[in-house]
Amino acid sequence: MNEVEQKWLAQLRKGFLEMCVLVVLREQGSSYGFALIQQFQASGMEVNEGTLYPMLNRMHKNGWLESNWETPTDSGHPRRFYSLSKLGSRLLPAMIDTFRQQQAALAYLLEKS
Amino acid sequence: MNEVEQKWLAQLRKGFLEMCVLVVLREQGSSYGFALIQQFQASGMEVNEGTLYPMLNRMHKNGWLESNWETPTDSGHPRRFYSLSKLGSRLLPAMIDTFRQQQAALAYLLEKS
DNA sequence: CATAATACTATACATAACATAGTACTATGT
DNA sequence: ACATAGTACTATGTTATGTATAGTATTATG
Repeated sequence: MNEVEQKWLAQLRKGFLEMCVLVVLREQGSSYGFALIQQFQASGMEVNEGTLYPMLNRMHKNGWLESNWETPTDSGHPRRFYSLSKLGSRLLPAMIDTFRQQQAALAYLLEKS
Repeated sequence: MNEVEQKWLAQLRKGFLEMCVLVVLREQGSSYGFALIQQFQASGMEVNEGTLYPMLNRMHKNGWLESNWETPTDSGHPRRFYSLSKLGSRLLPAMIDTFRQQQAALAYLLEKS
């Protein structure tokens, strides 16, 4: 992937990554930054720290997520766990719906234009 | 659609709309701003002037599009027609491929996370 | 003759992905 | 005992795109 495509991908991911975070948190109940990065990697997306951590902070600040610190019982670095707030739970279905509409519009343009 | 969802949609569209412009221009050979706005509306997307015209200028400036002015023979306002440049033609398949990968990643997260 | 529709230009703003640097603890190998 | 890699988070600045808004100019309609 060359530089132009890379920059375009950065734009395409806007909004999309936030939706992905909400999806994973809804399925799992709660999770934390480092684990999310690894799960995204497993899904075929490379999301690095500089992208995810600021994103989680924003989403929390916007009231989409709740958070609390947890220290592993077997010692280890404290982790900041996030879960969906009421607002986040309401937003996610609307987002998925909007995303599907976008896909449908592209499909229409590909066959009918 | 409330304000929060509206702002999120504005983010989700980043990159996506550029791909849509390239798709339509590839299918049709060439087109101009006003016609594109109407075609997007037909596909279910509302894209207004303030979004599309600056976008076409940027894409032209980036070398993704070629453009030339045409005055309708039966009189009427001159139109600026755009078509794919070589770079645009090379980019589009890569973009569509990337978009499909994104869809696949979301599908994975929805079922496996 | 006024209004709406067609068609484009130009400027300024808000926001998210990304890069980068920094902090701090744990586990592993030698 | 010590260096290295891995885990886990914070903070700041840059860049690019969608959007809003205002302005210009022509044609068609009632």
